[in-house]
Amino acid sequence: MARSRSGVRRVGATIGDVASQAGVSLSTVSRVMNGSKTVDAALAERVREAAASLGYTASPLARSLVLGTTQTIAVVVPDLGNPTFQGALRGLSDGASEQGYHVLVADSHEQADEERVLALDARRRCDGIVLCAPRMPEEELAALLPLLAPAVVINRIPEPPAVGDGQEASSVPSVVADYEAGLTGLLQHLYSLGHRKMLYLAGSSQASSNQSRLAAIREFQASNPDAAIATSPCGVGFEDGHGSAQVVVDSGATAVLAFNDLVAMGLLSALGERGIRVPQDVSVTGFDDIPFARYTTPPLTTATIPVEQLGQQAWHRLSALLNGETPERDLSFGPQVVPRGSTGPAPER
Amino acid sequence: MARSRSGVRRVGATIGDVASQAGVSLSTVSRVMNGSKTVDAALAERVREAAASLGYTASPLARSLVLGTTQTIAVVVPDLGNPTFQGALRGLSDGASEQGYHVLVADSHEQADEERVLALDARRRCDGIVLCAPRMPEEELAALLPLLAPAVVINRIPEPPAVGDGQEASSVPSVVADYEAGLTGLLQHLYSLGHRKMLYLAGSSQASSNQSRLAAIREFQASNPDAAIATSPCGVGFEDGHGSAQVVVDSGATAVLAFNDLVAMGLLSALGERGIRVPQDVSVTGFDDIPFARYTTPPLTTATIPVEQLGQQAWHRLSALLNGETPERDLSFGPQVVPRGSTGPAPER
DNA sequence: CTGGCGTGAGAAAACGCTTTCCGCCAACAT
DNA sequence: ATGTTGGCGGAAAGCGTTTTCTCACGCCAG
Repeated sequence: MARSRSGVRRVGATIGDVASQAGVSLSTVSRVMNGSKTVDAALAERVREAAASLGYTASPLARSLVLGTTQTIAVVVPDLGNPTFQGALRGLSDGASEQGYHVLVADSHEQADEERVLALDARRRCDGIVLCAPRMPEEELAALLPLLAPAVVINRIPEPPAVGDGQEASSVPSVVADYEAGLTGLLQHLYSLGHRKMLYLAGSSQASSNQSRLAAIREFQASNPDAAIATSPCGVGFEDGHGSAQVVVDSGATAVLAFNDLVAMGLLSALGERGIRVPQDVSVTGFDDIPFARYTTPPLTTATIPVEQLGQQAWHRLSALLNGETPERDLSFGPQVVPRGSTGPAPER
Repeated sequence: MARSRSGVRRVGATIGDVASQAGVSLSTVSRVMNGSKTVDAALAERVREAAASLGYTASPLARSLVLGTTQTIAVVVPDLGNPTFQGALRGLSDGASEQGYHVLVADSHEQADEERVLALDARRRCDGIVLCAPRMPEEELAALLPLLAPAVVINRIPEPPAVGDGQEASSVPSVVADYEAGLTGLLQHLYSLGHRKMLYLAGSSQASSNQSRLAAIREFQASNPDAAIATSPCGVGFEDGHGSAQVVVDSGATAVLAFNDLVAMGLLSALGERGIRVPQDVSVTGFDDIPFARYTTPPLTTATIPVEQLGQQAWHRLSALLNGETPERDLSFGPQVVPRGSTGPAPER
């Protein structure tokens, strides 16, 4: 009638149980379980039997404590609901689990201030971390990263630490998509279709990837003075795009560059409701090439971000770090423009 | 010039460091950090200062070992790329993190045989687990669950353990979507639109939720003898749906029930390419109501599964279990049919 | 026959923490 | 002044492992 002590606490066999059942010392059991060759074959067999009969497995917790490695990494993302981060998470998870690592996931809900504590907290429970914090201020990130090492940053390039500040210049590797190049590609695509008056629906202004897009626009306008590219604050989700239909109409632009595919899809839907034809009346581009982009009507012209590879590469970097190797720094994916049905020639005026 | 021992091993201040810096014993530091009131205010302040100056935080690992709780739960999903599981993961993560729990995620890649070892492995590193294993054979699941407790199952109802088998009948709670009711709703919707010849594009045949849909079809046909519902094996992704266009055409059905929204979207796209009009020529329904469903063209008629709530409810159950309370068992969400543009009256014949 | 040596296994320390147990000392009642 | 509380802090026993250290044993060479 003995009940387990707390209800929560599952006991499970301990190494001591195995030892006494097999009539050997703890050390011997440990040696057997870890495949040490310095143990007599007969004894080893007896130990293995005892372990099997008790269903024994070494407690990862205890092992972690003594070994100093948890075989776990953490990943912090701004929004688990966003396909971009889902893809990255997936790539990361695949890579990690292939090498026997586990993945702890934390969602900051786009709350830049939560990111810091979340990352710190998660990091303490594992061996390394992949951080995706697009909104965090530059200085805060710079201050945070040393505390997180080994770490890898996704989709932004952290300020390299000041030289000669005591920290050996072991700055944190990053894997990023080149948003600037991607948007430039889209701009060129639209320009070559004859569009001169365009509208950019911006994401959150602090986000690093938004800055990159703005830079691309400035640059493009400098070299193509006949193009007029307006910017309107929008957001990063369906609703934001859906809600921007009026702005788009009012702008008189013939082409719209949405911050990402989600925004573009929302916009597409709203335009359809108003009877505005895409691409005959207005062209629309997205960004990211999420799996759904090719299934919109019309299919969405967008710039490809290989999110899963982003995650995979992040894992490679982190894995190298964990093994004491030095990873290549700063991989940058150059997005490809994928022309689909949502863009077409600028309408005659 | 002293380098840290292994490169991987970040040391960080220990409780001993704080103790000696503050000139007190380990016990006192521990008491202060855990907010015990039995310590002198002045002393406590000194300890806190020391801790702060050293940037000390108690090692979660060591705490877990002694406390017997990791403040972490695991979740096993068949495919991180599937919006359904992403939603569930999100709901789960939100609930868990709200109560200070961390989430370990494992992706079984639709490999039913991996699920077992994945779950077991993940479970050992935390306090509980949420299992989403639609394909795992009934008996395997039944045998596995006792080893995983406390556990919650998503989207299938585990066979209750045999009565009087020694285990007190503490079977595992589950939260499921009622796929049978959902499909019945869709069938009724189509039937009321005049469709009599329909086609069901099936998912993987072992999956529990596929069985439920088939049951709904059998039942519906029994009570509506004038309806003919054919079944064709298909799959669970875009491509599967896309590849089924020919089958759909050949079937002569006026309405297609896709296994889920992904399949429906793929089909929609393929039908569009062939110039087949939806819903004029053929009606299409999905299942799940993923966020994208309302942005297809035409918007997809589907049955709503509140995936995020699924995850949240799973957390509630698990949370109760972790606190030694008894959770309500077996919550079942009754999906709602959401009529959108992809379904319409059956064409005149 | 004995000293040295390799081999295999047990004892014990360490990992970083929590918590019980004890003892110390001041304050209070007798 | 002495016996009794009661509050507060230190010592130590774990939590379940791994790993070094040490030792017993048997073997071979001297």
